[in-house]
Amino acid sequence: MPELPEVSTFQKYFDGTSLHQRIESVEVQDAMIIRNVSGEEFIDRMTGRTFLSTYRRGKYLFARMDNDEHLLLHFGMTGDLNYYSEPEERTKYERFVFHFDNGRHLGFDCPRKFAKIRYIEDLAGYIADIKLGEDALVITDADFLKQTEGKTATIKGFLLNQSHLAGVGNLYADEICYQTGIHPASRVNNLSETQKLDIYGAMQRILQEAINRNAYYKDYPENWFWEWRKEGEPGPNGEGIVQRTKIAGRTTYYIEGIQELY
DNA sequence: TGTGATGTTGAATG
DNA sequence: GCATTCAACATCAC
Repeated sequence: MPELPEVSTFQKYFDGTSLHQRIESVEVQDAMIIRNVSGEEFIDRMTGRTFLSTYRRGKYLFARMDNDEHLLLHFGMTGDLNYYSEPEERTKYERFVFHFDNGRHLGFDCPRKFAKIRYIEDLAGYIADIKLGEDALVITDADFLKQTEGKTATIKGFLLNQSHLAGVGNLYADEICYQTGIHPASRVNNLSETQKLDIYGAMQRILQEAINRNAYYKDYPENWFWEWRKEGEPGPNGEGIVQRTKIAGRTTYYIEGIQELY
């Protein structure tokens, strides 16, 4: 699930459920996804804390605590949040859970364990360390253009690189290319400034529209990727043929005859 | 039952 | 040093 719009939805969920409650205890079922401290240390440091606010940058969600340190939640491919009251509401792949002093629980569910949880003492330092780019919805058109300078990668690879700009994942990258009529394997250095600005505009519009629908695909316009990514079939409005290939190491769909290669 | 999966990383290569 | 590519990561669902 989690690209920028999905993580934005997780943020709303977290804000709406888990702030301003003291963590009475922490249970770790599987410490593998906790990356920089042991399960025991995680329990130790989180117990007694209260979440005060959140900050999202790309697909990274940081929860600020009452000691001004942060918990990083990165959802990987299959991370999910589950706030509940009754034990039977636990999800099958809950990896750890915060038990709040109001009797509620916030579970972190992740079947495939690609999620990354970190205890962060220095937020700015961490973001600098991993060279996390500006959020895709926050970056200005001028900075977006600046990021493209000197790049020879495919446009899809560029959009997926989280240090150029943060938040675009595989599905939305395909959608951005589709809606701008540009072949995802086009080289960044072959695109005109107008085309780059087109991509920038489509990116922000698509991400924002997705957020407005809470990243719930069934509410997306019917010509969006969740409908059109079907290999060998005609594209939306019966135009072109949907192709499936691999670009920048990721499965990629595009529509032959609609998206031009530069 | 083998294959692929909405993400990131580090090693290898140019 | 920089940009890019790609296999590896752990596991489940189809």
